[in-house]
Amino acid sequence: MESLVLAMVSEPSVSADARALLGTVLVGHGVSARITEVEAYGGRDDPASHAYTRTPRSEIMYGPAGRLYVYRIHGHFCANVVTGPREQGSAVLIRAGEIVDGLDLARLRRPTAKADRFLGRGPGNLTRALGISMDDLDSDLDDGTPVCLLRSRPVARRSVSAGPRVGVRLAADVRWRFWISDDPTVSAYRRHERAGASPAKGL
DNA sequence: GTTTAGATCAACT
DNA sequence: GTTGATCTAAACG
Repeated sequence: MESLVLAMVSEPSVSADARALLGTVLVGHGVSARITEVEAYGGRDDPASHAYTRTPRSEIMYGPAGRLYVYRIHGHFCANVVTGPREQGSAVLIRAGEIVDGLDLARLRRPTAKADRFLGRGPGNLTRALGISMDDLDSDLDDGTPVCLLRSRPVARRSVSAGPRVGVRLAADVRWRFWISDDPTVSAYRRHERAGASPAKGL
């Protein structure tokens, strides 16, 4: 029966995948950023995820890992890395990064940033610095030319902090935001205005 | 029914 | 002044 399968589906490998992304380098249109802050989204079981309702748009997150999911918010874009396992719809939002290459280009794209550490601070800012837009949706991050992900040594677990996700209304208490401790490029925590006492069941 | 564009406003710099 | 897994409404199919 299908319901039986659904009940057995694995859980939070997303959080492990999210941690693993810390320290890796995301390249976008001539600018490289070392990822310093991420958020895990559990997909079909996570009310805060866009994949919570499976539609043609969220279908990409149910596909193979290593693809880019981009969505638009407040006139900005946010970049997500699709993670496994398949049929889970999980993805990791890239919230912040330290620009390690293409600094001049990044500064050009983000003229309002007062200092370099603000260039990729915040999901919308990071995508702007990397020139990522809806055109990059569904990019293959393993061999993709415009946008791709470089392998790197994982960050030591003791230098990673965890906390509630930023700005989400539903499941606001799930601590699936991970960042490199004391890194100046990590964005500030802001709880959603209407983030009520969500049950956060089973997550 | 789903997806996109535009906008609000509290928390941040 | 800047930012954003929000919100609503218009534009799809």
